[in-house]
Amino acid sequence: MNKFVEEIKEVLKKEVDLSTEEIEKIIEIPPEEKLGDYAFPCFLLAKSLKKPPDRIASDLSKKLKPKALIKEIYSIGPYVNFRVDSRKLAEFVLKEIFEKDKSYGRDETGKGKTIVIDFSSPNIAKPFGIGHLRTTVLGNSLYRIFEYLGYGCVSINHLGDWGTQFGKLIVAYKRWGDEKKLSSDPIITLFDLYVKFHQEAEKEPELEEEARSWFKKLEQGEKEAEGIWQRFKDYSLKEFEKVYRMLEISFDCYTGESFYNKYMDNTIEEIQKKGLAEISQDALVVDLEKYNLPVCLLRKKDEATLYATRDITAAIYRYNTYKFHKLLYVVGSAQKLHFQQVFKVLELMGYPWAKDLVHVDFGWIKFEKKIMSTRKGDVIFLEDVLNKSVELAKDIIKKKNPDLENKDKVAFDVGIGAVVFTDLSTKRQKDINFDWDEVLDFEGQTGPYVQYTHARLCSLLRKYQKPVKRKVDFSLFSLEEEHSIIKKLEDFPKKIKMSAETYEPAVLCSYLLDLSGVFNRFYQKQRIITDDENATDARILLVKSVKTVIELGLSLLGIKAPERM
RNA sequence: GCGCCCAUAGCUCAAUUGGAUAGAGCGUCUGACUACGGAUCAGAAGGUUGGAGGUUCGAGUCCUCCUGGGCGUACCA
Repeated sequence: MNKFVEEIKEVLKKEVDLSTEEIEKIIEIPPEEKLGDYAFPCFLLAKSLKKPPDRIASDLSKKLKPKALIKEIYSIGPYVNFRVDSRKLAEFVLKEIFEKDKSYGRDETGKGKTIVIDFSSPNIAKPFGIGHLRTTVLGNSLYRIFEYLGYGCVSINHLGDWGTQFGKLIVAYKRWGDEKKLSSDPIITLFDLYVKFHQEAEKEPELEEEARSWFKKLEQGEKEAEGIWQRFKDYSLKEFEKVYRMLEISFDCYTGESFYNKYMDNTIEEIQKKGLAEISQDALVVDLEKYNLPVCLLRKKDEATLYATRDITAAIYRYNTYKFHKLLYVVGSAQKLHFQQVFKVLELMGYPWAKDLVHVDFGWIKFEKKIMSTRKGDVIFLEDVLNKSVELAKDIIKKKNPDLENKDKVAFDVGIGAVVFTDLSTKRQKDINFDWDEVLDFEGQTGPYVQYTHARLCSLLRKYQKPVKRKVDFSLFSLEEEHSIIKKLEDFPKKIKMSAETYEPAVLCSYLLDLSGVFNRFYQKQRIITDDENATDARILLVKSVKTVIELGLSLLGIKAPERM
């Protein structure tokens, strides 16, 4: 761990009847900087010492002696607080960042382990809507974070290219389809057909039955059905690629649901052999009542399989292929129960790795307080959102920085970054209200704010005109603002780990906002480049470090850090 | 009906996983560029953390109940 905490542990150990592990566990960082750098709460000792905690704290603080790295020890209420030697802290942190540079905070904890991440997974023949943003950017960010921690990562785009919806589409296409329209504007045409199907099916319920039978044909490999399906799929993929290119996201594989068709019979057979399956109401199911879960349907009465069957099959396939350490499903919380069932069935099948399956769930994106329903046709295209944001970025650049070179590229990075950052900055489980004003806000706690800070740092480094020196006079870091920045920089590796443990890139978002905030405050108050060469060298080293960390942090979120904007 | 999730300032969100006086941004009001980028910064106002109990040294965080919203609950995904 960090040597400052080490020293505090050492000092405390002599006076306190606790193991070093216990001490380490309760050492914390005070909520406010003015209280100190680290703190040791004395509540735990109150019982064994039979003294009130604030008394223990004050006694203890008198007995403890400052050492090499710790400068001050004092008590405030029930806490013993420690203040570190800020010169030493600066030296320690800044040297580390300078040496590790673009791999500061990188870790080998995941070495030799594979994490498979199933995310994005749009449905073929449907538009790529704003609703798909979360899974896409969350999955991508988690991929980058775990990779940074040394894991081998595999991204799978589990395309929704199978299921009864294709029966519906085929029915709609055969009834109302227009070949010319389809080839000229495939996604909109397919989308209209899909919406129309649901409208008509309300009046004419037989359509549903017809759709089921078409899907069954598809599943049996009937030629006409398969041909139509393949065309829909080709059109859709082309369309999705446009969005992925904008976000600069790529996948290691695009094995969608249909990929697993050939393995389905095996899965069902295996489940039956293991005595888990039974016939109920003409369908083949696994009874999970014992576990307080509804039955898991494997095969419908018309013999067609269901998504649970496919997910079970896919998990087995993935384990056999990747021997993953963990398999993450970045899928909305509406499917929570579904995954509980799937995981349970795999566990009952005797797969010990069933415990390594994680449903990384997240809330809805709502629009005007309502949940958007693709079936009803209300959808906001992700591509439109991204384009609009890029346009706005371009307008702002024209106004604020008219001489900037390659405006288009920068506007692109800022516009996209704004959308991605906004989405990632809310913790997964909460619903997000999609609001144009909010997405297109480039001030305050936003992606562009962080990017702007980065551009400013780059600007300083350009002005400096010299290579950054690593050996500076660290005793020049005496200001509170500098100390705040350095402490934030020290935090970065911990934050990466925390975002990985909780599958929560939002941790990094708020970290980057904090870091940008402390730097901007410093910048506003203090001059960086002055005639005092030593002071300038020192501050520039700090600037370089902040720049490195912001750039790194943004890249873990899948966001670009332009040098000018 | 049952199960899961959510509820924090007018709005959008934090809160080091049970710790110190619940913090930011937006919006409102007031200020800051003849030196490094004003997409910035400083200040003011804004709170019974949905409600009621409980657990303990200590609760926004844990347990119970209630209210409001969302999702799910066997042939959609």
